[in-house]
Amino acid sequence: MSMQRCCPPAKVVETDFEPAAALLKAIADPYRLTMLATLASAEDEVCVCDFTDALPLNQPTVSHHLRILREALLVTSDRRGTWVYYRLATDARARLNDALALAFRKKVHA
Amino acid sequence: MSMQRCCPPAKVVETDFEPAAALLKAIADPYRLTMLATLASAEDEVCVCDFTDALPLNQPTVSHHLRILREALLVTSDRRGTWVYYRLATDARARLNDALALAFRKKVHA
DNA sequence: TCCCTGTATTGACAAATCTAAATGCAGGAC
DNA sequence: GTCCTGCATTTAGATTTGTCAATACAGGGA
Repeated sequence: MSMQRCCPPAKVVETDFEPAAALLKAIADPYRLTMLATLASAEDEVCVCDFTDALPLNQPTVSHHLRILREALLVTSDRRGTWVYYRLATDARARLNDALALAFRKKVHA
Repeated sequence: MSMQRCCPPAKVVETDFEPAAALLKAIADPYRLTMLATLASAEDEVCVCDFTDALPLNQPTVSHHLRILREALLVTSDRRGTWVYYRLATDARARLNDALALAFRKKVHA
């Protein structure tokens, strides 16, 4: 007798997870999480110089990580004179929560 | 007159974000998010063959992504006969929430 | 104007990641 | 035992990512 199927075929979800994955990738780095955590903890803007002082990274590398967060719209930047200050985007936390929720939501139409 | 500092120096947090970053990196991929979402939506185990059937990936690539989720302890696998079934780890969602919370918690001792 | 400081960008390189072809392995059918 | 099927692993190649040196840019001080 021939082999039966493994099981009733499960429905693989067809949601487009590209945006959620891109957002999560933007924070999936220890230094970028440190930056986000610093901005969240400060509850205020933080000068780039604080990151270059505190992190074991060269200035261009700090700038690179900040750019990734900026392009993901998780932070905003503001130059005032010589210095540039970064601030957490107001919806940063919500957007990340939504990305997780999108992956973990239960089956839709019951 | 010489230039003053930019601002009162902000305190860069010193938490070790390596584990959180590793966990987030494990899900920061559209196909792996699809797999997680399928497991969460199914609320039951899902056969590997369902993924190889539904995703535009070759079987070794599906196996590769499942391994990353397995090694992050986000899913568990169970072979029964010829087939292997994957299931969402019971604490998967909680661990990811914790990783986000670690980054976004407010300043600790006031 | 010229210089100096802070930040961003460019370019190059190493390491990590994604994908697939080839192969290996486990388990059922025969 | 021999096949055959489903999944894992190995290997290799292409792309992406993290890092730094060098350079460019912006803005204030003299």
